[in-house]
Amino acid sequence: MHTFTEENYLKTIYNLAGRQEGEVSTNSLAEMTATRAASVSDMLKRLSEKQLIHYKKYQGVRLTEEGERLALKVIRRHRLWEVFLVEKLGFGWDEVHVIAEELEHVRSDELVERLDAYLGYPQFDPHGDPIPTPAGQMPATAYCKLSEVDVAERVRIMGVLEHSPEFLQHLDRMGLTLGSEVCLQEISHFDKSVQVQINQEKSLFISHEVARNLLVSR
Amino acid sequence: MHTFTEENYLKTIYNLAGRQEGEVSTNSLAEMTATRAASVSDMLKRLSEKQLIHYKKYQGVRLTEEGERLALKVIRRHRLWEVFLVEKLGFGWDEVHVIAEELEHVRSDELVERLDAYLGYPQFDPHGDPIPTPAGQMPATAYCKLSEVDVAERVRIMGVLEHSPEFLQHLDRMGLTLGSEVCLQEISHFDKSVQVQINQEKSLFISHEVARNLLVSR
DNA sequence: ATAAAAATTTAGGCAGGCCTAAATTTTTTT
DNA sequence: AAAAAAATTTAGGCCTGCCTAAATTTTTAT
Repeated sequence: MHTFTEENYLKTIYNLAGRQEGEVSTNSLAEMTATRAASVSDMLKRLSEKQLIHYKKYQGVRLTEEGERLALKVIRRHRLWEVFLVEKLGFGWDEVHVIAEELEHVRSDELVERLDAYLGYPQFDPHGDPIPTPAGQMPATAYCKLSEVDVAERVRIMGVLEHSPEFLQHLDRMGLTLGSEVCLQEISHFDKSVQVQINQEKSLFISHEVARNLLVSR
Repeated sequence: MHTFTEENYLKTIYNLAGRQEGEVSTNSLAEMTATRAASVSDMLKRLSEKQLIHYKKYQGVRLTEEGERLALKVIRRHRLWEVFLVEKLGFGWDEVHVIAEELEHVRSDELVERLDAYLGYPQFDPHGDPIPTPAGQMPATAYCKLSEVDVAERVRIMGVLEHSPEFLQHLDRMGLTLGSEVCLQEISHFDKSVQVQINQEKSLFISHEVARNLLVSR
């Protein structure tokens, strides 16, 4: 059996691999897991022995099929628990990540499948991230960043790239919620901030920093 | 912060202390935690340094106030999750113990209190065990064993002392559920088994072994 | 192409938790 | 009250995961 820590490394490798080309570096893992590069090296050696990653010294790391299967299992549990926390217990979407980080390591498959059914087989977690299937497939999504949208386009907010409470609370304060319809009115040549109209109503300025962390569908 | 293992020791010490007089022995802890006495000695030293137990070498062990507070917190979480698993996810009462052993270590106080509210502030878990209060008090119950009831007494099944799936499944097969009314008809002088009438209907023979693991109220 | 810088790995250590074997203390027998 | 048995603790080790410091490899800059 694999440990909590191993599960966390696999999940982190999966997430980092998703946002870049090629292999995942030791340093980026150290940063994400809040440890030192030397500790990461230790762990990579162990994960490699367990055939959960492909690892060549100094060359970065990539999940094996088995490693990816495990990573997706953990991510599935994480996202289902987040749905539970928001939908059933009334937590805010900015509060659930930390708690789900613990719940995701409860191993019972039976529990996960019953939870899924109880929640009505949700497709997305409260941040708009797709929930992997029981079979271990990550559903494809075709979102782009709000920062890549052209003037006059009408899009819908579908997710976020940044999950920190600070960012999510900022969105709350601005009245930006998943599902909002956004019509892009203008792009500032000064700071790349965008002016948008929300749900045919109020108009809003959104900083580039925020815009490139908002996922939208056309 | 304390570890999972420490939490498990505290919980186990609490449970063992409850079913006997005086201090809890190293050996009994080793048996309950499925480890060796030497490992228990190690851990007792550490728990003692952290002021969670009173410990004199060779003299057994007792929880400090702080230790008991923590133990009750873990037990509260365990029992609330068991209610969730049975009431919301439809698990059988014989299936939930193992899963709750993992869920009980998720530390968020906010989570526990919201779960409690979501479940409607239950007083007892699916096995009839009382759920400690948020303040850390164990509610008193006045149950006795079915094996201590006299002939012609009419009692109600309120809980179990043994929590193994095997025992609980045995009760299921016999049709004995919490809340059943039991009228004691006869006690065998041969093997101490008892003949009872359930809910004014069918008559049943219950072995002494089963009877002394059933808690009833008069 | 080399030197400097950055990234990564190795070496050596530490704490948590477990183990076996041996030593010690307590309890039970006789 | 001694001797035997049982319970407990200590000693010495192992594995996981982390650390710092030093060595090595790769990348970048000149």
